[in-house]
Amino acid sequence: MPPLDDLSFTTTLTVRDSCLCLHVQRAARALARRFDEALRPAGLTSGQFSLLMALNRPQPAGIAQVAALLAMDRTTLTANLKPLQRLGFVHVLAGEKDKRRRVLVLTPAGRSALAAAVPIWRQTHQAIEGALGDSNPDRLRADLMALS
Amino acid sequence: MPPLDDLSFTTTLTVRDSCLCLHVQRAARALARRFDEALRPAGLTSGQFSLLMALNRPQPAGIAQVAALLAMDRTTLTANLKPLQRLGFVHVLAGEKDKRRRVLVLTPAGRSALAAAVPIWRQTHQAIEGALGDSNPDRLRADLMALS
DNA sequence: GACAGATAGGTTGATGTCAACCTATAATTG
DNA sequence: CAATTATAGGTTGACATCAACCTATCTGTC
Repeated sequence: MPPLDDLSFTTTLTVRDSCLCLHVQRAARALARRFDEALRPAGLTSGQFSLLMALNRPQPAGIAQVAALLAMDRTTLTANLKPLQRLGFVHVLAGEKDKRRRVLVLTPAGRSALAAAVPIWRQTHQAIEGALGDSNPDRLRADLMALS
Repeated sequence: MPPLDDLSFTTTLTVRDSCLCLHVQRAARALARRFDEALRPAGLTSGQFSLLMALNRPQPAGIAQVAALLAMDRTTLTANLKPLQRLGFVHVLAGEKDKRRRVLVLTPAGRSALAAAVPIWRQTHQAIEGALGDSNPDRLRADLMALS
């Protein structure tokens, strides 16, 4: 390990090679680009696909629950819902008992868009898991889960 | 595996549980938030820290090289440089031989900001690696590298 | 040297991301 | 029941992300 308070080039190389934040951001950008491109014929981005999937549940959820599921800020979710509302894929309803709540409901159109995207997701995801070679994807998922 | 063209709740759970894109985005958001908070006293975000690190090199690089190192779109890098230029941490110079090139130079102020942030990075990163438990961080880094 | 293709980068517009601050409603406590 | 605190969510401003489209420069070929 290089000295603590110096900014030698060696330090820089250590940080670049070992920083999990950097490695995860890099992978996140690359995967998002790849899924965005694959999903373009379905009219969804990778983030919208994940969000619609999070909304497809027996009991519709509120903002906070979905944000927690996606490890996303509350206000980010609000912003991400806007284009999906405009497309008619999601309805945001007022809570019945608790009027502070917003209930997020996947519309039939949203469900259709999601169903059309699933085969693309399968194909793309299979190719990506293949790129991992002999490495165990379940272990990778567990590690990523531990980081979030 | 559930049927291919249905959108059952089972399918949704399969996608949510296995999607590497979602898992990586979740981890990316969580790590960025954590490093952003830790680095706030140093006046840098996690992304700015990684970018300045990428610029700390013997021979200054151009836009495309740095963007490739960060697995980031060219135009995203241009945008990310703006606040760092305003802070006086980076100078963007025209190339000498090739006038199309932009040479990205870390200023002494940028180098100082980076040096001040390194101890915070060390501490935060150590805590995060600790959260991985018995899992091998090198293997995780290798997997993430394979995805990008 | 003129022209064609290739290369380096910028600009714009839409969306994604979050902190700081705000409002409205619910739950609690006196 | 009134006051307080806690909870659910929105708004704003700054920055991050990329595709589509653009200009400027270089490099090769004739």
